[in-house]
Amino acid sequence: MGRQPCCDKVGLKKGPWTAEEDKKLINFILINGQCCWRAVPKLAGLLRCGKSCRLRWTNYLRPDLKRGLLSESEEQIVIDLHSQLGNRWSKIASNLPGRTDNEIKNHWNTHIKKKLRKLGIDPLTHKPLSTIEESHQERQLQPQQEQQEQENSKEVAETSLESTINEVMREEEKSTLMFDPMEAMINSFSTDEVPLIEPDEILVPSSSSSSSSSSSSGSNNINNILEEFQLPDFEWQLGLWDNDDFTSWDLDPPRMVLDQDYSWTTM
DNA sequence: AATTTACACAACCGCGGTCCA
DNA sequence: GTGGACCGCGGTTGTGTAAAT
Repeated sequence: MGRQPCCDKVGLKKGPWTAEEDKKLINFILINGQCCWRAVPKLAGLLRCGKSCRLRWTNYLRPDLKRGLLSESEEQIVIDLHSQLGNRWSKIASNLPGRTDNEIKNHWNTHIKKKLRKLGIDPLTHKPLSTIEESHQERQLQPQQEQQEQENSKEVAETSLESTINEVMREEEKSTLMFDPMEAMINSFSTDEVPLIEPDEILVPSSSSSSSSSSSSGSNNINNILEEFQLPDFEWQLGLWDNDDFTSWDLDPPRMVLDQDYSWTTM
């Protein structure tokens, strides 16, 4: 005999999460921690499967997530790690604190792939695109100027791919890599990076969900949801979320240090 | 102003590895 | 040792929004 069945999929809600669902999930995890996802939806009063809850939490609600686009240096790290690891997004993400595998994967597919191609680099192999392909492209519709641009950028790319990661490492080293979780929390909830809404738009879900709460999950303002929980008074901590046992949360902010291999460790 | 197209990203699906009874 | 549930990962799809026509 194995374990109990995960979750019967009958009657489970799918699609974008509403603000009220987010609230329930945050509330539950705050109280109970993220022990076993199978039980979360039932106990939190959500008509979702545990898998969906886990995904929502890890990819969107987790307070240690950075928001906004990847920085240049983060992009370079992703490119370099991808050349070594391939599509192992979770491994790549583990080297970028505050970033999720899903986020990196999306960013790769929508931004970096194009960028590399534009630079004349094959995103799969990280090698310069074949001369055959190039000449084909050239014959197709490359005006002279664009050709020149491509060649110039290719040179830049070839050198940057090899050297930028080292530059980034040096830059990171320079900043001594002392990490203040409280500051990180503030930064990760920067209103610059989160769509602002007017006070009268703030969702205060009642027992019945409003029509606005059924809009895209992307439009849910996580700040407001967290605010509703008075989370600014709660000391969100990096590293906290890796701990399965939330009863053992240490409210003393840990000092985080970035290792040479870009992994965060507590002091 | 209305419609179409392109883009960005959240969420889902299915698979493989691990764990547990 | 075995079968089945759980978890995490990577690929893919769906949806909302912005830009173009």
